[in-house]
This record gives sequence, structure tokens and C-alpha cells, in this order.
Amino acid sequence: MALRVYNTLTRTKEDFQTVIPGQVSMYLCGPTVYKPAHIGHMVGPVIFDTVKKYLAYSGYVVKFVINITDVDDKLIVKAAEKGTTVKALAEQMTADYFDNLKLMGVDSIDHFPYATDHINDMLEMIQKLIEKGHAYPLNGDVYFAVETDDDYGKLSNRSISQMLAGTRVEANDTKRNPADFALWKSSKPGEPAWDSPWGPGRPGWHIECSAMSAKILGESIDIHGGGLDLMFPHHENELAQSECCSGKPFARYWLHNGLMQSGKGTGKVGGAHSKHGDAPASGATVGSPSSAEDTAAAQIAGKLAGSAGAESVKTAVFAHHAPEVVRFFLLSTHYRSPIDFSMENISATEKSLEGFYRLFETVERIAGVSYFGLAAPTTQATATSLEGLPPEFAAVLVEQRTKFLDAMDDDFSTGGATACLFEIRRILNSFINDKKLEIGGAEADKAALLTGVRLLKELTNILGVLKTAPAKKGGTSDGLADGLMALILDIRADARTNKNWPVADKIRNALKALNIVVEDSPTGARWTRG
RNA sequence: GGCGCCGUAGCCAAGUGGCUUAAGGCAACGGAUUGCAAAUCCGUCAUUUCGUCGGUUCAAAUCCGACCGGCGCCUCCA
Repeated sequence: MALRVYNTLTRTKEDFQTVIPGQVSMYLCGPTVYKPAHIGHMVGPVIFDTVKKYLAYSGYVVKFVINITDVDDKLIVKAAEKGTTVKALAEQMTADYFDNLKLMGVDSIDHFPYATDHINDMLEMIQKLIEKGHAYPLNGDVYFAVETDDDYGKLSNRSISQMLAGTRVEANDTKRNPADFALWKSSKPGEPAWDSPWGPGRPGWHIECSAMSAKILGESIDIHGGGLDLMFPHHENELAQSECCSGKPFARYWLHNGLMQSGKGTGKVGGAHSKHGDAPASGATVGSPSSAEDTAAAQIAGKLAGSAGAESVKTAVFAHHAPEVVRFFLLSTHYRSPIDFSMENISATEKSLEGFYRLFETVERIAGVSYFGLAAPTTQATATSLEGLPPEFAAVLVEQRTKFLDAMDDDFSTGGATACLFEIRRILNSFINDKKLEIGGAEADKAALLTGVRLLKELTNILGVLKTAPAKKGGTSDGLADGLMALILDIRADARTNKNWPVADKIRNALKALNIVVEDSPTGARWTRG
């Protein structure tokens, strides 16, 4: 099966064919760095990071760019409020953004161009648009003339007249058409400004993406991504500017991810980025809390959705759950669907992952190999070979890998793909049981198990999930606790040998009350902090 | 008003014309295993059923229409 992707431009699923065979250029609209990133801002990066990982696995050489918009009206306002400079605020918020990307395992971005490093590229583009008659200066501003672009509206499927009907347009507008948008904005004293042929000013929103995309990836790129909220006006305008300037198709495939929502009946938490700011939709209330968990969810959702006291992802979510749980959650549904954020949903995801961590512990006991340190093939061309494995075992594993890749080929259906991960988990556990690997077993079977585990790793790497051991399971952090537990379990083992069940059970129950879980196995008792 | 999106089991969610008399996970319930548990495995868990009602078709969760319910966007200055 070959890759097919849903293209917003054509509203259909199309066969994926790149401008240059074997290569993919991808651009994702990044954040305006004026406040800490929240969970909604991570949706786009996680999805497109996964897209890149899959394309790379499929054999493409991928160049992936996310821009940092570090000059914008919102930045100016926010910096003034905080009594700091635009530059300082932008640097601080960019650092926060990067921190969060790192935690989410978003590690495949090749370039993070900053808008302020590319003012000249933008000026050149604006100049060219004026020369071609697509833009005009007006009182120190420069506007794009939408009527000069016959295709204007093709991405969001609307015509200029439709857009204007139903919207209140200010009468005082001196623009040629009320739908014309700014390429360059004159600045007031004290605002960040760059010299231009039209006087000091700063770039309008949209032009930075057109200029940087062309500069770094070329005038025609393969994939342009972003949140659904950016389709209009941002992407429509980018598209118009870029194509009018270059005379070439701007992007072959436009991919838009669904927005995160917070609880039932509430507004979006945010798109992949905060180009629009992220004022919550009206009525963004969270249902009345009925438990501690709900209360936490309500507080967090409130913080995320609220414009005041914006809390970073780190403090709001990662404090309670491993970042990779959040990543898995984001990938558990299709990228074009909206996803409901709640602590309840995150907890459910965490629970569903426990079986994987247990399997990894079992594998480590059997083969002495840590899943998290295991190397696995990174391309389909070098995929894990299952030759020499018991035929039935190999057959079911291959079936799942095929299903996984078919799902990914079908417009990156990560939700469908995850089902295969759970199936493989079951297959591996079954194999461990059948071959009695926990209590010995044949070396050949242990090797076969490891091959199966490597195949699982091959697939989880594509999604960028299950890369980190869950925190604080078992002992290790405290030598005294380890020693005491060893002693206690030794005494309990004696009791069990003597069939002194009351004592054995008393110890186990008492430890449980201390949040220590004891599990017996043929090879002895194990304990973990619950 | 315009342009769109969504509605699948208690919950999350895949599937967009026949290969599916609807994946997978969580929860639940049987069984194997265990001294008893836990974990794991096996089984059960939507059978005119995929928001409702019509229609198209040999065939629809999947296409069309209407309706109900939920939601997004309709530009910088809001």
C-alpha cells in the first residue's frame, strides 16, 4: 500500500507524490512566542513530528521546518504589560516552547527560523509583489490586493464576496478592498521597527511564513501543516502571497490538524500554535468537579483555556503524568479529528500503557535487555527480519506490522496503528507464556522473543512513544529501602516455604497499605511502589 | 447569513460502498494459572447495530437529502 494523504486544498485523499522524488519538504506554522506554551500548542508539533518520522521510515529524506514568530502585535502588547522588551519576552517564551517540545519527544525538526532573522527576505518578497501589481503601499503600510489573485479563497473554499457578506466592514477603510491584508505595517514610536522603502515598520502576519518557507525549503514545498484554525485567514493569505510572488504552486499538500478541546461543551484549548491568540470560546466552563481528579482537571483546563495566568504545559500536565503519556494520547485519535483534553483521558491513556511497561520489565528479566536502550531498524528497507523464528510467531508479527504500516499509509492513521501495538503486546506475552520463558526456556526462544520485541520497538519509534521508563517503579533510589525490602521478602519467603499463609498474607497486605505492591512469581517475589 | 467539521458499545477510539454478520484500549464478567492474590493468557462484552428519519444501490456505519445534537472559521484595529 502506498501513502495517501488528505489534502485540504482538494478536499480529497490523494496519492502522495513529492516535488522531488525521494525527498519531502515540510513546513509547519509555529508559535507566536508571547506566552508559555500550553498543551494545545503541542498537538501540531507532535503530529507532524510523527509524520516526519513515518516519512523517514518510508525512505524519504525529509526536511522539516517550524518557524518562530518573534515579532507581532501580541508580543508588543504583552511585553508592554510585563514591562519587558519584545526581544526578552520572545526569547523567554521560545525557550519554554523548546522545553516542551523536548519533553514531548518532538526531536525531528531541522530548522527553527526566526521571523526577525528574515526581515530582508520578507521585504524582498513584498517588493516583488508590488512590482507584479499584487500589492500596494498605503500610508506606510503595504497591502496585498486580493482581487489581483484569481485563486484567492481556494484553500478555505470561499470567495471574496462571500467573505465580506455577513461581516461588518469598517466604512473608513481606505484599502482598495476590505479583504486586503497587511504585508507590512508602519510602526508607532517605541515599537519594534525595521527600515523599509515605505518607512519604518514591521512585517504583517502571514508574510514571515511565505518568506521563510521559500528561503529554506524552496518556492514549491511538499507539505504545509497547521491547525484547522489557521486555514483562514493565515494559510489562505500565505498561499496567495507565495503563489503570486513566485508564480509556482506553493505547497502540494495542505494538512490541517483538528484542535484540542477542553471538556464537554467547551471551546478549544488552542490550535497547534497561537497565531490567533487563544482566547477560549465563550462558555468555556468545565463541568462541576466531583472528585480530586476532576478538580485538578478543571483547574488545569481552566488555566489552559483562560487567557489570564497561562500555565505552561510543564507545570499543568507533566507534573502529573509522564510526557510520553500525553504524546500517546495525542496520537490515539486521528490527527484531523478534534481531541478532548481532560486529566481523565490522560489517566486512561496512562493506564492503557501499563501493560507495555510490564512487558518490558518481563523481557528485561528474561533476556537482560532494556526496551528503552534497545536499538531497532529505522527504515522500512532495513526492517527487522523475522527469518528463523517459529513460523506461526513470525506470521502474526508480520501481519501486525503490515497492518500498522497500512494504517499509517492511510493518511497517517495513528489511532488505527496503535491497535497493532496492543496486538503485538499480546502476541509477545503469549509467546512468553507458551515457551515458559519466565522460568527458563530455550535460548532460541529467548532470541525469538527479542526479535519480536525489536519489531515492536521499530514501530513505537515511528510514533515516538514508549521511549522512556516510567518514573519511580521499584527500588533503586534508596539503598536502605532496598535492603529492608530484601529482608522482609526473605522472611516472607521463609513463611511461604513453611506454608505459613497468614504471615505471608499479613506482610503483603501491610506493605500494600504502605503503597508497596508485592507480586509472587515462580522465580520469587517482586515489589514495586504502587 | 456564508464556508466547513463532528455524532460508532459504560468510557476512549479504528473503520468512509461488499474482504468487517464493526479493530484496539479502559472498565466489567467467566475460565486457565496461583496456597490466596497480582500479572499474564483464553473466552464473553454493539447480531437488522454505527444521532434520527427518509432515499440511492444487488449491497451503506460508509453515498445523497432532511432533521436533532455538538463544534470551528468568516482577517490585523475586535
